[in-house]
Amino acid sequence: MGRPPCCDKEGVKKGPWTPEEDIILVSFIQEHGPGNWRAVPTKTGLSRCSKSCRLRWTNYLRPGIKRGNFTEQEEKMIIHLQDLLGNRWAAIASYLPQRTDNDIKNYWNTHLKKKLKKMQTGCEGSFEEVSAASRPIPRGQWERRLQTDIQMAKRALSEALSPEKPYCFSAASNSNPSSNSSSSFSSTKPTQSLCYASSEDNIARLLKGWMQNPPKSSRANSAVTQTSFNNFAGADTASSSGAEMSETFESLFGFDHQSLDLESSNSEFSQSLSPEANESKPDIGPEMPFSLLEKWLLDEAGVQDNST
DNA sequence: AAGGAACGCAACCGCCCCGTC
DNA sequence: AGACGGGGCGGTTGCGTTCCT
Repeated sequence: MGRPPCCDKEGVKKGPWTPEEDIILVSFIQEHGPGNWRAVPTKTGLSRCSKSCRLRWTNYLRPGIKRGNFTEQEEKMIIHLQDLLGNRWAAIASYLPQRTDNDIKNYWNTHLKKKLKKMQTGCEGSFEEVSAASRPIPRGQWERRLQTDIQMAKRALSEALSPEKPYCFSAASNSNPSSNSSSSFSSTKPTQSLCYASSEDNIARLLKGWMQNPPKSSRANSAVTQTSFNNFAGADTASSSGAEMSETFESLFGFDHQSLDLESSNSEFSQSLSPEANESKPDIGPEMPFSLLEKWLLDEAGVQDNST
């Protein structure tokens, strides 16, 4: 069959991560940046497989992650996007930069699926998504958009990684429309992962939080650790572009940005909502409401269908 | 208060894609 | 051109927590 699993070696630890492991992983990534996951276990001494390290980072330790309490707006977006994209959680997550694909997937499976089912059977819901869920999907359209999106992201990435560029450039992405595409946002590429609080500060906070909450179980302490990380991540990044981001967010969706508890510097979000604004669509600006954006997409799908 | 059921979520597994040699 | 390895992704599982009886 295929290759043997990467984690079937003896001595590879599985199960919940301990705060100590989190600290080791984070401090390593602080120092070297994410990537080259294969080398992480050997260089850090962690008894974890590379995949586990990557997953832990992307789903849990990465700064800017918002956890729990999905807002109604987020719910709607997920439903919309799931309708349009199917179970492409990474792609969906790229439009909700504060959420991980795993989080969205879990939320879909545990909440939204039931909710929609209930609404469809009971016809009691007020969500227009119920009808949207039964709408034909202009999938080919999205496929092409995603392809373009990905290519743009790759181009931007290669530009950004060129030797003369500074190491940390996610802040620059705010003003650089060419680096905005975020189909691969949930990945651990340097575009979104290298700008966070200083190592000392992060680790200090992490340790502090941990010391204040001595381990009862590894799981419980992971939650403590997570909170610490989210705190520092938010504190360090929100100030830079949070206001700008939330304005865009608000204008895009009519959200009350406060309810979204913006934490990160993910201006890619607003940009990613109009992934091709700078490509082929002249009038799709960052101010465009989602309903209009969707309408445009659907309309254009219809146009293309007609033209083929 | 105790036991069981249901729920939620972190983490694992396995497949696939892509880059490199 | 094909083999190989690393990384990404979606599906699934296992376990801790919460709710219900």
